[in-house]
Amino acid sequence: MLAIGTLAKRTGTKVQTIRYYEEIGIMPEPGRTEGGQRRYGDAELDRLAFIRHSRQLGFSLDAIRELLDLSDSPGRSCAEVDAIAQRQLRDVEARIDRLEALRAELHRMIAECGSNRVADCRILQVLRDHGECLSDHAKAET
Amino acid sequence: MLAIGTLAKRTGTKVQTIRYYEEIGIMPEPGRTEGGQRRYGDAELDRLAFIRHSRQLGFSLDAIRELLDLSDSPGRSCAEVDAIAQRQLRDVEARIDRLEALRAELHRMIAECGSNRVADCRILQVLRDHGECLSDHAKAET
DNA sequence: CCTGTATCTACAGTCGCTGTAGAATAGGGG
DNA sequence: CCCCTATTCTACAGCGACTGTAGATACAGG
Ligand SMILES: [Zn+2]
Ligand SMILES: [Zn+2]
Ligand SMILES: [Zn+2]
Ligand SMILES: [Zn+2]
Repeated sequence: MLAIGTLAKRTGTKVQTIRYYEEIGIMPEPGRTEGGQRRYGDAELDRLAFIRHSRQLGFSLDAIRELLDLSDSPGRSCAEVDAIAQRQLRDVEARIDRLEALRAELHRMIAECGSNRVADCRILQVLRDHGECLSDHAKAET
Repeated sequence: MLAIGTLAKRTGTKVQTIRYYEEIGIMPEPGRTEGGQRRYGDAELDRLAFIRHSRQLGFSLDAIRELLDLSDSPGRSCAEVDAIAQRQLRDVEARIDRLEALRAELHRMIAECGSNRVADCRILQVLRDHGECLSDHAKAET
């Protein structure tokens, strides 16, 4: 049986994060010692490892919750699992596209500025006016 | 003189966002009507446009605050402006690198799954064990 | 003057944690 | 067996950058 700190170390998680996962119901309420401290077994270790690795791959906690639910039905088709992963892939690709547009604009405005005075800094001119941009980088968040 | 809703429409901002910018001190407190409603002039319109465009290019509000401060000293060298933009570029490039690693892993795990049963879904296997990954996608956030 | 839209303040909620305070517990050394 | 320190406990606030809500008030057109 593992104390929460041991579980944290083994999975590269902060202790508070584990408690947070319990609070939002993505980790189960574990057994407790007489004094009220959480004790974990191997099942919880595996589950937390799954959550952390999925987070590292960019899945939202909601998506991970679905994935965990699905993996409890081993006989089922994995079509839904695949759909979640495909959504995640499309999301990542959309972010990349957006960031590449940003990179191009940033690169260009930096290149055009020869470190003059603020009054005629190309970077500030571009920031003042999207008309100076070449791409349609606008849209959503970073 | 523009009401807040007009300013919002002209800059593609939500009304609450403008009030939020005022609250955190990145937009000035504007004049008010007798009844207490905010009224804006062209200077504020320009400032808000600068903020919004910079946000679209991924700059943090803190960075934007610095940029706005710097652009108030037209005679100064723009070296600091350039440094902020370079930081932003490096940040964007780091995000792209990370997202491309994620994209590769996601793409691979999706390709390896032929939509079988959950019990032997490659996607779930990879999520359970980072050892199945080829790249070191771990690190920071998305 | 009336009505409907816009604006006002204040506050809660989003996502995924992270940090803090103050109290209680666990476990090892003497 | 006692003590001490490290760990854990609960509860809550804060991050960044907004977004949404409720209930009250102001403005503008007809
Ligand atoms: Zn410059
Ligand atoms: Zn632009
Ligand atoms: Zn599958
Ligand atoms: Zn991995």
